[in-house]
Amino acid sequence: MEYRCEVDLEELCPVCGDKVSGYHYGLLTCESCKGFFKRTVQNNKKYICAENQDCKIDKTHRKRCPSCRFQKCLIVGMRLEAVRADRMRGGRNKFGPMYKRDRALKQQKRALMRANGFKTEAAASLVSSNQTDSAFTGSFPGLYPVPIIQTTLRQYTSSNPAIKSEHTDIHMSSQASVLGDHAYSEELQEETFSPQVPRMPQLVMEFLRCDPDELQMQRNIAAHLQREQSSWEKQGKPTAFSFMCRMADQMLFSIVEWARRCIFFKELKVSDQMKLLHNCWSELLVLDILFRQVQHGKRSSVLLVTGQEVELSAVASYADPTLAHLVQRGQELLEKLHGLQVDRQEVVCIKFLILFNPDVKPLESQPFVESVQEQVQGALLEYTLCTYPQYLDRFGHLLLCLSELRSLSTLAEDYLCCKHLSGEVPCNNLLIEMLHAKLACM
DNA sequence: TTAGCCTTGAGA
DNA sequence: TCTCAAGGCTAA
Repeated sequence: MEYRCEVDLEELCPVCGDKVSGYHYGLLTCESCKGFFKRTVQNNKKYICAENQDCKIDKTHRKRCPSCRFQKCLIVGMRLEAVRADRMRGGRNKFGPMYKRDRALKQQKRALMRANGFKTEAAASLVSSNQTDSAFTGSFPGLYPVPIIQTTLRQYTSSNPAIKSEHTDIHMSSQASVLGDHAYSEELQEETFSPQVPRMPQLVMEFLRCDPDELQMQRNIAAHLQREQSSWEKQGKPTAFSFMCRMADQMLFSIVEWARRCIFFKELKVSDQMKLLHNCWSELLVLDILFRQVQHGKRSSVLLVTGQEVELSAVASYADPTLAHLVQRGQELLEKLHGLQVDRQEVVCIKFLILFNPDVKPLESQPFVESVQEQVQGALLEYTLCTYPQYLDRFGHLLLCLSELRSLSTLAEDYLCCKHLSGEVPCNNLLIEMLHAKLACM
């Protein structure tokens, strides 16, 4: 088949990396994976992997394990329902508008990259820059036989019948169907928004739905800290730093709570969930703190998650040089976020970009995480182009802010580690467990 | 069984 | 009429 679209020709098949020949069953794939997917579904084939269901699938190995190849087809988003039960030839199906939209988005992306002199692409690579140097590789021995985070994640997984360790029915519960339905369904969109309102990608709407209610979180954390206060006072008056650590600990619990209820994340096995959270907890924490300040809007004070305001001058009075430097870097990044007037939709997308870091390795669902990362980038780009069409480089600026956020959170982790080693961080909490993830890599 | 090429036909 | 994503065919 001949293809005129320059964008398509440069794409590689997400299943095996071969050249794509067009849109097949939901996405751009090569001719062989198209045929393989069609044969498998039409003939209702069942494959069994002779290895550990993690066989490498590329152009040279794709014939070795049809089981893993088919799993990969599903994970990257090939749609079972696009294979016709009646085997009717020719014509078009309901995916037509989806392909059209995808093409338009790719062309917009390409135009944007050209306009920015490929700045966007460079920034995009920063999003997936290697973060494994701070990744956690195992639980901290001695202190927590079962890490707090693992217990927290397991509690939810075991109580949620929707979460399965295996895809018992590929037609009903595949990760692919979750991906596809949320990435492309437009019914809700059309019902919710009038034609005058800029289009909001379905994924962004879904992310907003997952986002916790700020007021509720404020009440919960404030109530928890209040309850704990009496026990702290028995051990002597807590320092301001100790109070901040306990507050950060509660924020971390909220972050884990948010993650485990999130679309995509709840599809992962607990081991993968832990690895992803261990990698990004500090980034999510710093983003949460900074975006609260964006909404707060006052330069002279810091708004805490409990609703309390702390004057920056008061922070400066007890800050050591390292903390003062951290605060200054935070202020600089905050100024950039203020300048962009970053909105909640963009922040929820950034949270997903942080959480689904494909550079965290090894993951059992690596292709799935990569696919989510790409989809979130696409949704954020589409949102910025539709909502702020006058700022074509907004997407790139957001990614640069994310890169700075990562650098800042690494500094914050280092600072906390030093404080912990000098015995100034309260023990027996989630924050300590996350900190040990950092120490385990040093 | 695979994968490249061919045929078909609804929608733009 | 053209496009292009379905299914079909067939040599390897």
